[in-house]
Amino acid sequence: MAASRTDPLTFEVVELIGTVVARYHAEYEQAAAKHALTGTQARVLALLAVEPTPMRRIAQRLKCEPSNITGIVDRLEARGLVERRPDPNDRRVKIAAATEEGRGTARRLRDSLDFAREPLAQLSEEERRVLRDLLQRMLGVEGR
Amino acid sequence: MAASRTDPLTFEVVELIGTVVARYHAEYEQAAAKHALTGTQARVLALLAVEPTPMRRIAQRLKCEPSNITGIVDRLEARGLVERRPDPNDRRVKIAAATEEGRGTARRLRDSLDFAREPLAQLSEEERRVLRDLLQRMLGVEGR
DNA sequence: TATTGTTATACTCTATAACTATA
DNA sequence: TATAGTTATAGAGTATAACAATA
Repeated sequence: MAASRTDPLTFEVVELIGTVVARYHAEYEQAAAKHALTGTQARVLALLAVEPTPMRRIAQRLKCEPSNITGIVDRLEARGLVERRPDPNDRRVKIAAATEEGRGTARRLRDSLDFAREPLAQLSEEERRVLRDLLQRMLGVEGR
Repeated sequence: MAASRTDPLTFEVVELIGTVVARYHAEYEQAAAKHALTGTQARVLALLAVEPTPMRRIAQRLKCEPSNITGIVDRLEARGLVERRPDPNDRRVKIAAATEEGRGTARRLRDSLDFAREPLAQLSEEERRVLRDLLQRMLGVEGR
């Protein structure tokens, strides 16, 4: 195969992606910590800021067991960032939703994520377009 | 600034990088689990397979507190994958090193990381070269 | 005095299993 | 019976503070 791991070029690209991954995570955790949130709490809050979501659906998004979501939402709820609402159609379901304050925190969190700007600012628009297309092809994403 | 977050193109690239990060992590954890290791344990083992390393240096590489390394190395040592050696130059220092078995596990772990091949195989050599250069520029890495 | 590794402690995230209330 | 959420439990990673051995 052309892109085997022994290929030095492929190896180099994999190393670079590893660096991107490490930097992305470090920045995300750091941004979350600025708002006294863990990475997981920040992820859930960001999710709920977009759209109220049943507990089970949150677990699917995070790819973890549903039982874990209870505690995570508990901690966010204790801080007034999230609330549980009943589902009118199914009384078993609880829908977690960001409060007004939670949406504000989510917005500030997003704003403090510098990863978007700093590194990409070094590329021209044309280069960013090429990067986008390569990443899309690499990930097998349809170019809409 | 040209590459602000409100720029749709930049937003698209950031989303793609987020996808890469998520996929990379999922694959890494999965590969580690195949060898009954956690992600952190796999990371430390991979590190030590390259080079024996003092405890404190491991903490620096992982960007965590040195006290945590004790337990992680304990668990790897209990499974015979790692051993502690004295430092001849400084009797305070303990150097963690992968055992023969540990190096074997690290190698099999690396081999089971398909992330390198699968996605990049979809790009031509020329495209991989362009991707490498863009990532290097983005990360502010000198082109060797 | 300063540094290295460790211990003790507390918190969070994680999976598993059992429970409850609904469906 | 099956499903949604919860509780209980145990293991792992993390930070903080205090400690022993060594520099």
